[in-house]
Amino acid sequence: REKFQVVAEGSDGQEVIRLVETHQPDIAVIDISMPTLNGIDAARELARTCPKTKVILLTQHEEEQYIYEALEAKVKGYVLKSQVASDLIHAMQQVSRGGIYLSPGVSQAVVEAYHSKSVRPSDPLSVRERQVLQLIAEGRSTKDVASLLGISVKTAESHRSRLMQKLDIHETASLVRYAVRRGLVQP
Amino acid sequence: REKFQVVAEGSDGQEVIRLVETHQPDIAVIDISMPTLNGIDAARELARTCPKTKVILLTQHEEEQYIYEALEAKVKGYVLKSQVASDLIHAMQQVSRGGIYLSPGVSQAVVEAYHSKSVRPSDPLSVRERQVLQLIAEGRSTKDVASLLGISVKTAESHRSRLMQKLDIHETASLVRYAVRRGLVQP
DNA sequence: GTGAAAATAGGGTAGTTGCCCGATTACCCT
DNA sequence: AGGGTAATCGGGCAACTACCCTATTTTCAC
Repeated sequence: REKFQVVAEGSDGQEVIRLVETHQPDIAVIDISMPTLNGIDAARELARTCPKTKVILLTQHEEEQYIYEALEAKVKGYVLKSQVASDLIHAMQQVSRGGIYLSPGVSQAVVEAYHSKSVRPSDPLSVRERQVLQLIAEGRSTKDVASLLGISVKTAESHRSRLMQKLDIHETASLVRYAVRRGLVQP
Repeated sequence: REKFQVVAEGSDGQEVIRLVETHQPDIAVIDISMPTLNGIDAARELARTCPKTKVILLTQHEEEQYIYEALEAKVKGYVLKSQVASDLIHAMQQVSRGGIYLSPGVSQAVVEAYHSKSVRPSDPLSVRERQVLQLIAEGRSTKDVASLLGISVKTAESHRSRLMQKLDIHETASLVRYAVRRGLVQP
């Protein structure tokens, strides 16, 4: 639907800046992790010297911590590498039309970063609930959990219910993935 | 130097296959980690139904274990996401000229894979079973899986049973962790 | 020492999982 | 042409999950 022409490629931050200043492209797709100069600092520099060029940053998994800094550096797009196949083209199209593009999930971090006077407690679970969650993620049945913790099956069930409610998760599979993300269990 | 036109984008495996079959593009850039059907199995399918389309796979860090499987699936390009900013365009250019492109570092794995033909570290699951496994790990119920794949609940159940038997895994939780380890789903 | 949150326990139920048995159709390989 | 594997579909069943409700005791902060 939209054609993009590749005018140059570089593999480190200083080279990228030089290339952008030479070619004055509409869009520069830049990796946050680069030798000699990271993507955010490169973007900050380019915002000064080449304001016409719109910068899209590529970032590793959960480097959403940098999003605030990136936006201050006038970055127009912020794409997680995990989403690069599906999102990069979207980002380029949207940015070339003057918009701003953030990978899904990043917007969340933006909002939080905006009014981040109080740090998120990240995990609203009680100790017991986290313990139950871990055992579930390890593959134990509720009955197993109960006997392992020395409580009744109904109590274990209560903990399970409540933690699922708190996390807004409604199947075991998603619960397990959550536990893996939290580092409660090894995948 | 070379212009590429984007004709379609999709965000899950089944959609990608549908789109490629519809648009018959020269190149399809596919993420190995996708919902509903992983990139390698999608590539294998496309090699059968759309041999004209050249597939470039995008992969996470060290999933080089899959390179052998990918090459068997007639994949023409294999790009690490850590190199995506600098390598993807190279890969597309090279592949469009009939070549094969592998991110630096992957070639190593190729040679090793070649010299150890008998090594089959991958799981013993069929494509269909792997697909069912992925959907389960994504949190779908067997009923959901059935309707997503357009098969009966009993068939989905059969696949689930057989793959659990093959893997010697007996609860959903362990199944999910296995799928995460295999890179079939993001934690 | 009062109140909120957590931990405990139970009743009930619809739906799902895990597994047993069986079967037909299709395709690849030799 | 036959044999192995994959994919499809079915009946039945014990166990488990997910969620509804209530209720008592413990713990801890203010």
